[in-house]
Amino acid sequence: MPVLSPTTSPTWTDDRIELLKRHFEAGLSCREIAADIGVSRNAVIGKLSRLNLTRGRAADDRKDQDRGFAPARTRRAVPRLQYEMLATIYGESDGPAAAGPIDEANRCSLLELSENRCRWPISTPGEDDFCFCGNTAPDGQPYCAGHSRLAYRPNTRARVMRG
DNA sequence: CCCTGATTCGC
DNA sequence: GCGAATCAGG
Repeated sequence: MPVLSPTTSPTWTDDRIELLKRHFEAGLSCREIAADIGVSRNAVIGKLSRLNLTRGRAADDRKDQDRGFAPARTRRAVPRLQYEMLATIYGESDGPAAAGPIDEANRCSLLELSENRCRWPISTPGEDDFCFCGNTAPDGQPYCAGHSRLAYRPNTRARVMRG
């Protein structure tokens, strides 16, 4: 007999499902599993639910949801989020160090602040030791270089995934 | 706000 | 059965 005739795309084949289960049991998040297998997160979750492999909930109550709506639910392709995310992670060309020379030696009180002094608050307003960073701040910036990086968060979520 | 998990429902 | 859309919680 011949081998087989995959006329259609081999969606969830055995090895895929095994990978799915393996990664799931390994504790990987659905997003990671999806990325590894090459499908969408929802596909993974959907399959897991179908296999009754939900990690937390027990497929129970959940209130009533949408019902009776159909604007245009056909192909919207949303693997973009993943790619953007991956691109962000892999394209992270950020200075590993030397980005925040934060000295506490220059701290000053509110009254001592001037235009070129970092206004980063130290401690809690009202407390005895409440003061400001006081470091030299670049012109136009309210904070020094180090605190500016903290204040303006390009990506606070710089999580490190093993890879 | 963003991310993750789970459910519902159209295809 | 599959997965996009959607909701719900953290």
